[in-house]
Amino acid sequence: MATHITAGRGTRPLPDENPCVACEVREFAVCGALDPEELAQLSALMTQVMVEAQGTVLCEGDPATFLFNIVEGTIRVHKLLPDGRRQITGFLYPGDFLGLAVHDSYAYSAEAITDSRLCRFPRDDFYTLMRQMPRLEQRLLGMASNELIEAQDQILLLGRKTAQEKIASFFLMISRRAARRGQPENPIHLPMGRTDIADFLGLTTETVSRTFTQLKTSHVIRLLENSQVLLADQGALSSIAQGQ
Amino acid sequence: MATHITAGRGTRPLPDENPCVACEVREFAVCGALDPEELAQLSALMTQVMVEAQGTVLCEGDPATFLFNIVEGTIRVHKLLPDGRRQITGFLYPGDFLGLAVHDSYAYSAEAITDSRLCRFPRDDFYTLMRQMPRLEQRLLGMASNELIEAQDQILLLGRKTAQEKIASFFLMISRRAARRGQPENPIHLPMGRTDIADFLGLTTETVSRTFTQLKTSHVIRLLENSQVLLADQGALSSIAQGQ
DNA sequence: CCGGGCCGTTGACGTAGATCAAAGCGCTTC
DNA sequence: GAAGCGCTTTGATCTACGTCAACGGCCCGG
Repeated sequence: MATHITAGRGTRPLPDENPCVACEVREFAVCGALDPEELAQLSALMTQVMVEAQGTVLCEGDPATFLFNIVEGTIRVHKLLPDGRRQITGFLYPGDFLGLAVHDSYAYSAEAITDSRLCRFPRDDFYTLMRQMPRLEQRLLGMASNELIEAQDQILLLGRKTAQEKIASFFLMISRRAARRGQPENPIHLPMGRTDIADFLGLTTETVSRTFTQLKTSHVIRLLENSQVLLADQGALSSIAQGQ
Repeated sequence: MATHITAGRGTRPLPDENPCVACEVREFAVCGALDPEELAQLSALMTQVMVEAQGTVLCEGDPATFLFNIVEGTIRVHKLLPDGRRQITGFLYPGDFLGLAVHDSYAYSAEAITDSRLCRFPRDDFYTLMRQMPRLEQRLLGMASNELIEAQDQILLLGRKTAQEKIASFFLMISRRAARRGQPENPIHLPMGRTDIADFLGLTTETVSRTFTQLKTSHVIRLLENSQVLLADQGALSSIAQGQ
């Protein structure tokens, strides 16, 4: 039940230069709001952490001692019911923020799907710094508002969409998010397995698989090698996602 | 598609005294974080608005010109699919905040379930003021984080729980929220109809009704007059909510 | 006191998606 | 290159919940 982090590796003592200055995902992340001086203060708190594929980043119920920023890799966040049913509440990509907690323990678990690199901040120190940096706080509020909107979309999807509509919406979401990070939006890449997709969409692996083949057969998508998916007919995909 | 607000009524020119000082829900709301002077500044922006039962507070797609605070009544927030399928994303009670938007238009609609009174703030002015009041911003971030946690619970519920588990979780949530507002937590009050509950839990009216009678028959709840529900066996309710 | 909506409840039946089961298809390992 | 393992796909069947339909209680106006 403890957090298992491959800490240490990737950690370095910040030489003469602040590593955050050259960070490729900074503009998408919380840190994007800061000036060089503020960035230096923040990076002083930061430890880089590597988590290998299928490794645990944090566990539901553990004391919320750290906040994270994803730099490289894909993370899945989930909640479990006592009997083992799992709901994935989100997939996180570089630039995304992880670790918001209201009480002092995490309300969800997070695991790496691919080998990942994260920036880790002690929660207390981060909040203390935030009080002194209104822009940081504003940025975080903006990101939280965004997540709230996305959560509501997911609630609509889970409560009212059919399997086809869920899968189509999922493809479009992945595509949109890739575009936001400045990556190709059309052949999308799905680093997660069918079971992860199922647990994200409130379906089973079998239904996900069957729906993939339906969309494949109707030439809306094409499955390429390396878990890439070509969205062959984005118009059709959009209409399906919205329920025709 | 426009917002229909029974504005004007209830609006008054703030006499010698600041009405917020005596506000009963202030401690639960964003305003609870402020000192008297800040409160005065905030209340200068504020207009009180009445919305009668079934009236619209705001519409999905409308420009997000206002933020709201619920003072009295119950509000439902929902999203629609083009063919009319509805998902209620939340019920709001006194003290709750409404109107967070990332882009410049609302991503959801909001309607009054009972006659309601709200504090309304012009969005731009509110954000300007927020920049000058770190405590206000902190409070809002705290509330947004809270909502995010609740949204994830709802995602788990919608994606992985059975009808019984959904209904049991719903009762407990309503009870918990009543307690937070300092109201009796046990005979709970359900101002919303069966259809609202169904659209909140991703079910149909019929299934909601049937599940109510199942729980009634197994003596876990009792339906009282005035849409009150007695949680007769909270232990049983909790186990059901978690999947035994 | 009577008639007509509007909810909520109950019943009969249908179906989308779950479950159970097995086969295909890369991987890695030796 | 054979064996083995994990993941995906496909098929057959089952079921929780949706759909369709009818009924009953309650309120409200005449």
